[in-house]
Amino acid sequence: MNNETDQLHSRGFRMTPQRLVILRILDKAGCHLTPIEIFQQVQQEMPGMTEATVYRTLSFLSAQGMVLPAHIGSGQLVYEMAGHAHHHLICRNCGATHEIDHTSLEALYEQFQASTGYCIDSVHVTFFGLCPTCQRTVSNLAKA
Amino acid sequence: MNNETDQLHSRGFRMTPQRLVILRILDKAGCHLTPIEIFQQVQQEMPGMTEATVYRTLSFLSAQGMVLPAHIGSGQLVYEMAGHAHHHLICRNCGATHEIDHTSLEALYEQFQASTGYCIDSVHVTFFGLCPTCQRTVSNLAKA
DNA sequence: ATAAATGCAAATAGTTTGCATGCCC
DNA sequence: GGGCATGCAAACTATTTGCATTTAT
Repeated sequence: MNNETDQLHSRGFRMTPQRLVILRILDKAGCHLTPIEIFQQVQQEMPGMTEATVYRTLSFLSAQGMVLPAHIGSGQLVYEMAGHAHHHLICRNCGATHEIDHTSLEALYEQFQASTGYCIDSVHVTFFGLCPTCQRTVSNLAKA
Repeated sequence: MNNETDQLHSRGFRMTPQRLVILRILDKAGCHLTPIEIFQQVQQEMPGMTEATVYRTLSFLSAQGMVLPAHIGSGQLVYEMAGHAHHHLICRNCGATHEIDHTSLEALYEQFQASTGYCIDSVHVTFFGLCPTCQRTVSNLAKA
């Protein structure tokens, strides 16, 4: 059952309390978090851990395919648990996020692959827009 | 013909040599550039200009709709001339970029809008993959 | 035991800001 | 001439790195 631990061992790496804490935080959150947000939560469960370790651990876990990095347009990279392929639709006014299942993009991927010769392996695509609530709120800004 | 200048004047802003230089660089490049890349090219044409001005100008021109910011997954924002809506397909091995016309995404946008209620206004979406060349180069890495 | 991982601190990179000066209109 | 814009320098944020120490196996 301790799947992540075994995976690491079989590749010659170690499981550490720090890695476990970060994995657990991401798993509990169920959504994407920035390194800073993760660091803040880490401080409650393991006050000694440093920011450097958070960055190193995230990049390590991401190289191992256990967490996925995503660019959501905030300028910062965010991370979330690997496992279910999905994309994000983000309200650029209030920041609300909406998950988009990967299947809706598969047809498009095939079309692009056929026309460009690329082999597309995007694990994450981000779309921006206005959520239903903000469409009303900012409708007065849409005059210009 | 001096369209950008007139647009700025009509909104109460000024055209300056710095803004012109940056617009010209982006126009000549015909592709997306990072603020740093722009700063480097700026130094040849106008050695006195500072990085702060480059950042301020890019964010100003972007607010005016004259250039478009895009997140291409490098962690840095890149900018390109506004005018023709397109997206990017980027090789995550060699960094080669391929433009994708906006029309291929329109059907998808409508589908998302219908199912989520969002009003999607993404000006830029980035897909990642391997270009035809790199598919051969890194095929030995794809064992894991 | 030994190689990997962490903590600490400093360095780096990218970006933003305050304020005085300069320059477009 | 009035106010927008720039230059300069410093501050700030996010991230990375070197090295000694600790720790998982």
